[in-house]
Amino acid sequence: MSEQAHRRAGRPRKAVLNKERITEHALNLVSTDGYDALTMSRLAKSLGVAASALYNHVSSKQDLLQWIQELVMADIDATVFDTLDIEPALIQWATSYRDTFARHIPLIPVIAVLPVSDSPRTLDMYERVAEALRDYGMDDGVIVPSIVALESFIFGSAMDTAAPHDIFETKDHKDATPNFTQAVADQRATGLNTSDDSFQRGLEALVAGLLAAGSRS
Amino acid sequence: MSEQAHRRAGRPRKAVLNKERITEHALNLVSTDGYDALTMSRLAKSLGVAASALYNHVSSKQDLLQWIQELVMADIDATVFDTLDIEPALIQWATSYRDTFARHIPLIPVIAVLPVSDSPRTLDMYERVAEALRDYGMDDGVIVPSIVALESFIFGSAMDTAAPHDIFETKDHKDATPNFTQAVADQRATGLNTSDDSFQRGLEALVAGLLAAGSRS
DNA sequence: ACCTGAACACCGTTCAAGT
DNA sequence: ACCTGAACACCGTTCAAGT
Repeated sequence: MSEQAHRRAGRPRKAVLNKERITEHALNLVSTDGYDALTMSRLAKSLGVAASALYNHVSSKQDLLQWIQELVMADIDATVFDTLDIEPALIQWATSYRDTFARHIPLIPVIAVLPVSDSPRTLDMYERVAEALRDYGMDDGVIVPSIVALESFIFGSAMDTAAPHDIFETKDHKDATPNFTQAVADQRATGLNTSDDSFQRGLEALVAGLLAAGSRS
Repeated sequence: MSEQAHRRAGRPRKAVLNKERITEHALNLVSTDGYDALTMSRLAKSLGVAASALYNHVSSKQDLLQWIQELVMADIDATVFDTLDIEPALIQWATSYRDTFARHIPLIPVIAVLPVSDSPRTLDMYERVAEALRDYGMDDGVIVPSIVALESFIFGSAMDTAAPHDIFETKDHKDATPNFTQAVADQRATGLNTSDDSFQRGLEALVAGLLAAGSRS
């Protein structure tokens, strides 16, 4: 039976290689073994194919990461702008955004440079945020800078998530850094996770400040 | 003449390999050809030595990046806390911090995970910021989260610097994203650099908000 | 103590050859 | 049209052998 005949009969070939299946396997690899495990050859092996075969469908690893990014964007909840006031909506959206990329830190350098027109989901998200800010009454020229500022904080906070919990341990420099050493001890005494606490405090400050500074007088 | 005799005579060997010289050459390589050019073999060639020789002085490339990070930290101006009020001081310091790492983006993932005790200059910087916040009257347990929030915003903003200027071009999706497309046009009409404008607006909002929320009632 | 040269275990990517 | 296998041009790192 020829290849053509198979297709006419509606019978799928054993191992179809396409964007969907490649991305799915890549994401699976990442979620089980992390981004270090995402190599073209490991991905190929997971798909039961030679590494070179991947290049019939994806033009580069960078391209593959963009496919993954687009999939990951689906995890971000931008519907909150339809139901909540601007301030809690921004906070919920940003939190969802940060939590998502905390699980996909290596995608951050990708997304930071990717034109939005290459990512429909990102573009759609921006539209919702822009619409909400405009409806709120934010000055036109200030909407994009406000979104970019929020994103910068979100990406930086997602990266901070990777820091070891004892990163601020001053060890044998305590004498030279009394104020900071004390501040570290006081923060620890609150029992709060440093990354989460920092994100929450910073986000509230940033959102309140951007909304106050950007609204029409 | 033996090696010992040379040393006794105070005559240096032709190519001394040490931390200082390695870091200097690495930084030189980076500033002329960028971080992509910083490979162990290229660095070795620049030093007139075999790549394997480097491993007598540095234990890994990660280690080398930490050396570079420590040198780069010297560019950040933390003396402003001695002369300015807390708000302008924080803004000047953060701007200096962001501008420095905009030139050293690949160091950001390094610094984000590096324990402060491994970087004397970073620790010293934290001490100055912590002292200034404490003198201002910020609540003890909130000083570290405030610093971390600022740093997250700084790192994210430094990364945003690498974005292409037309990253927000909506192209053939303009109909589906009217609000965002308009916002992009309005921002462009201001004539301001998007990254710089976003950083400045965000920084002012963040600093004001953190100071307001963190001060003793 | 410190350097060389060869080798190792990988990368991402290309390409002629097959079906 | 799409896959294989070999090859290419790199990586960072190790290690026996030299001085």
